[in-house]
Amino acid sequence: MGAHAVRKSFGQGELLFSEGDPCKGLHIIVSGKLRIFKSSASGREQVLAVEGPGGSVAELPVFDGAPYPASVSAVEDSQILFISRNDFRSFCLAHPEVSLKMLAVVGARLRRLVGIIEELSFATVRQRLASVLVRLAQTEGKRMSDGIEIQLPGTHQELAHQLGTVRELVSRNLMRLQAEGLVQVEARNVTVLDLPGLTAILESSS
Amino acid sequence: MGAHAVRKSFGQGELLFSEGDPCKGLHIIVSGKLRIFKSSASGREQVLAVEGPGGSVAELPVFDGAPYPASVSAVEDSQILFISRNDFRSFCLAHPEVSLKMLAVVGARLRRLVGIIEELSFATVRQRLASVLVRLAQTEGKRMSDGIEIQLPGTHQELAHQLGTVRELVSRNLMRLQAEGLVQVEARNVTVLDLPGLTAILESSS
DNA sequence: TGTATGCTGCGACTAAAGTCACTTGCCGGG
DNA sequence: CCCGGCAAGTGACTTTAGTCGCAGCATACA
Repeated sequence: MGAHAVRKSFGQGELLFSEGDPCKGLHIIVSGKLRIFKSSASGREQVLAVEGPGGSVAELPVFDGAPYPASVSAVEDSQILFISRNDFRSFCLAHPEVSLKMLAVVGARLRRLVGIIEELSFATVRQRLASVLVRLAQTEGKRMSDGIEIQLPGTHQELAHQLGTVRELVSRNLMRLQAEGLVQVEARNVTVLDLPGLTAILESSS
Repeated sequence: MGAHAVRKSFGQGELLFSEGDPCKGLHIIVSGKLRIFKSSASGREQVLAVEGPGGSVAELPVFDGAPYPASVSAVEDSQILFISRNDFRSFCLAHPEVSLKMLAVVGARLRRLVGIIEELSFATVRQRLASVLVRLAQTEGKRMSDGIEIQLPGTHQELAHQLGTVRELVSRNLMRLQAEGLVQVEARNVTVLDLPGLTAILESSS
């Protein structure tokens, strides 16, 4: 299968393609990190997903032929394997189990999107922020004597894009969580002091 | 294939399954209308999609085996064709082109979800409301002497669920559009008087 | 025909989100 | 060593969203 794949390189911040572009093929991440996002007329952004090595991007327009529904840019320098639309389609027809696999991949993405919708429509910025902190603490947090240490995945601005809000609110809400003694903020390093307390925020209805 | 399908009936408002239930199989709509939605702890709802005859529901948990990501209820009395998970999977393996078809279906759903995310995170309630009115006018609107006549797809409450907001805001914003001379509201019948004006709302940044 | 029930229209209020303008601090390059 | 630019903190403000309580009106039904 490697015969039809093309290797491509993208520098940090570079755009692979924009929302609305016609779909050329499937992108598979060899190394680096990609960011799928929507941007609005007024300059705001909403991140839909961040994919790491092994992940793929633009699976779906490959099948329905419609243009890309969102833009993709490289968070870090990245190596990409590119497979043209037709090659991949015939590959799927020849190997039915691959189609099922793709359905699972697309399904996983769909679940994440449903999760985003749920958060956007039911949760406050404060809750969404607490939510990512809890998630980070559970996945890549290092247990320390005074709490769980995590690193923010980027600038406040970038975090705001992921939460679907603006920089100031991220800043303020982080400060507020610190004032409440739930976390300790030092630049991009955050120590979660009270995980149960943070988790409680997710369920508070008011 | 009819051999493995079971016919089921659901009355108006009846729940087919709830978010989190284990997935049993695929549902295909013969007649009626289904509503896929998320509900929050505080009683709010967000509609993800409304499917009519020919549409299907719960395609994706069939493939990844995970529980349903959302709940589904019948908007009207509905006839459903139910196919068990294993039957459908083997059917897909036997007919590879069916898998591709399913990918297209799931892809379309994914696009719609991305659209919902975009609206939730970039648009105000006023804009989202204008958006559905424009969409209705363009698809099922009847051209009258004084404008385009459309019918709201349900109560204000239901419309609010689709927009991801509350009843009062739908009511108020409809009134406001009327006061501005853009539409004429009579119960559930709405006459769009100024389609360009309505469309302009979608793009206003403030 | 009275009565329950569901949909809608307000008004007044609170809270959350977002905007603007500015300051501070840090880091890297000339 | 200074400067420019980016990231972050912050106060004051506006706008939008959401809440509460209740009243008006249909319709449906006993």
